[in-house]
Amino acid sequence: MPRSQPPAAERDGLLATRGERKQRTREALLDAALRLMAEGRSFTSLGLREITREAGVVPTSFYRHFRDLDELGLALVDDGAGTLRRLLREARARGGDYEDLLRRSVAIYRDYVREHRLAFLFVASERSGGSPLIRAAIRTEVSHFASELAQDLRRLNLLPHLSTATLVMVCGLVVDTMLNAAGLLLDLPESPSRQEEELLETFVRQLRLIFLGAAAWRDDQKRS
Amino acid sequence: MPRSQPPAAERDGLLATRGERKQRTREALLDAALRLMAEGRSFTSLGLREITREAGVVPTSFYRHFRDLDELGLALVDDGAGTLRRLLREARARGGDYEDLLRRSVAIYRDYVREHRLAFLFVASERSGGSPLIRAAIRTEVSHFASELAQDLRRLNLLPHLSTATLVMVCGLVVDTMLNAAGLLLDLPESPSRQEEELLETFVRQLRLIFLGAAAWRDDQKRS
DNA sequence: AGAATGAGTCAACAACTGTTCACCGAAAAC
DNA sequence: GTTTTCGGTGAACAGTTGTTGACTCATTCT
Repeated sequence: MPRSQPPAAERDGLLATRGERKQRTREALLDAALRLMAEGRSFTSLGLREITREAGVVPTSFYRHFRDLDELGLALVDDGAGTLRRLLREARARGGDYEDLLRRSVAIYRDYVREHRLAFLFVASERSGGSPLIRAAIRTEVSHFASELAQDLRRLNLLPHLSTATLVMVCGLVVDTMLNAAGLLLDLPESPSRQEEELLETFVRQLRLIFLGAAAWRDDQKRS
Repeated sequence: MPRSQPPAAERDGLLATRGERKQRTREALLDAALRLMAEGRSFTSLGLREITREAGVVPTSFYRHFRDLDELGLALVDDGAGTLRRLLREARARGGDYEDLLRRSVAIYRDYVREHRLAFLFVASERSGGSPLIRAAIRTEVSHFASELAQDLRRLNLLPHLSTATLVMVCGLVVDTMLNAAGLLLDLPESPSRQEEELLETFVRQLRLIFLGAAAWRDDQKRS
């Protein structure tokens, strides 16, 4: 018997160095987990065997890459955080007035969420559910993301009258609204639709409301 | 052998009519599911046997109350929705200016979330994770809640210059922010703490920002 | 009184779970 | 060219899972 089944790492393309192949099956495991979650399951409901099966690998192989499922989950958080960071980098620094900026940013965001469906699905749905460990890790990353967004707004000289603390608070609200919208978007069919338009319109209006509030904000206010 | 173990319905208090006892074990099952989720698990990760074990009932008893786990999940959504409705009823119609109203409402909300820990835990964490069926049901209820809140604001004559559609949009944002805050609150130890104070302060500021934006909103605006 | 109902029980089922251990064989290190 | 490393394998383990069907026996209905 020459070979019962080729390992996942060899499936596409020719062989490579050992480390590369290891990383490829590692990614196969991460991807398998995300794919399973895309069928309407939460991370804590995934089983080790299930994941390895989906990845096309024998169960025991799992331990060559992760101590347990939590470790795999944290790796997913890292990947998701990277995806968020790239979003910020791609959407950065475009001209136009507030309204145009907003609409275009939302359009960019919509495309980005579609393109990285699985990553957003993971972040948006494990952000407040399931494993406390993973939840905490996600919240740390999301709050970093909010801070970076705040720095960006500073650099663009938007809302210059706000203190840093307030700006971060505003960005926290913006990011929550973004992730919430991502969760709603992901429940729609992939193709554009009437519902999606409405959803995005509400999203734009909510962001506009937030920035309107931020513009009216006075850091020393205690009265209406 | 007289009796191996008394059923959960008899555990506390004396016996009652049959229907009452049935409902009591039904609630034992619902409660058991919530308690298990409180240990850092998502709903989709719960097993039927696990739930019945926690409820102090034999596995087969489950089928006397629910066809499957989804049905139990939907029952949990109903309960959670009821809890939300009661919140609105309790927090209704108090005087004072905007700022006081806001701070007091947040304090009421904090107490309410603490008092109904498990219900909020379920709603806040399954709102965007796990089973699509349950997620959809929760979103329907949450959006109803937002509409009721909008009606309340109308009745109190707050933000009278906004169209109904806009008011609902604003309330949607408020409710999302509330549930998000609930999720964060529930991750803290039950007793008051420094962190909790900060979290609530941010929560107040975010709501203030939203209402500030709502006050500045003009329904026909297209320019900044 | 007697019959019907139905919530809860018990035993059994095939299927699946996470983890262990020894083993293979190609790539890497010497 | 020999040895070491190590990612992937296969068999086996004790436990758990969802679901079935036949069985109690107190409450309810007649």
